[in-house]
Amino acid sequence: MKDPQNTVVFPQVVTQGTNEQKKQAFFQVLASIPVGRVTSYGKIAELSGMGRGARLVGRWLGQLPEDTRLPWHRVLNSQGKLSLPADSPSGSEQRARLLAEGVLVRDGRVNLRQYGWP
DNA sequence: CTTATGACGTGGT
DNA sequence: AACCACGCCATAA
Repeated sequence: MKDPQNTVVFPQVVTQGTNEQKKQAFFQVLASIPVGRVTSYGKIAELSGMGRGARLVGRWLGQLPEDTRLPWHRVLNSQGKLSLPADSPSGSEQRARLLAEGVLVRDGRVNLRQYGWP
């Protein structure tokens, strides 16, 4: 996959297939997280046919270009905590973006009961 | 082919 | 709740 910049035509969610297809599915799922909602690495992995590949989701998110339009900031860990260091540039960016779209972030975490997706 | 590496998850202390 | 030890799995070396 070469274009994570929202120009890709997202296919249907796959539950099995080549790694390329899984990666495409990953982009599709990521792109479909609604504004003001959040999900976890594990959930994305599951929905993308990667089973327990939560760490892969994190790895791929980290490889997104800096100017990507995909909502990487809506991905948290299974506890609802932000995984990026709070003091890092990306960490504060994530927090700022979430707050900007109405997601309450308190002590580096979010209430999944309230903002979790799906 | 074998190891190491993660924006992780889970179960046990 | 916080920590830890393992398990996971595509990728890179």
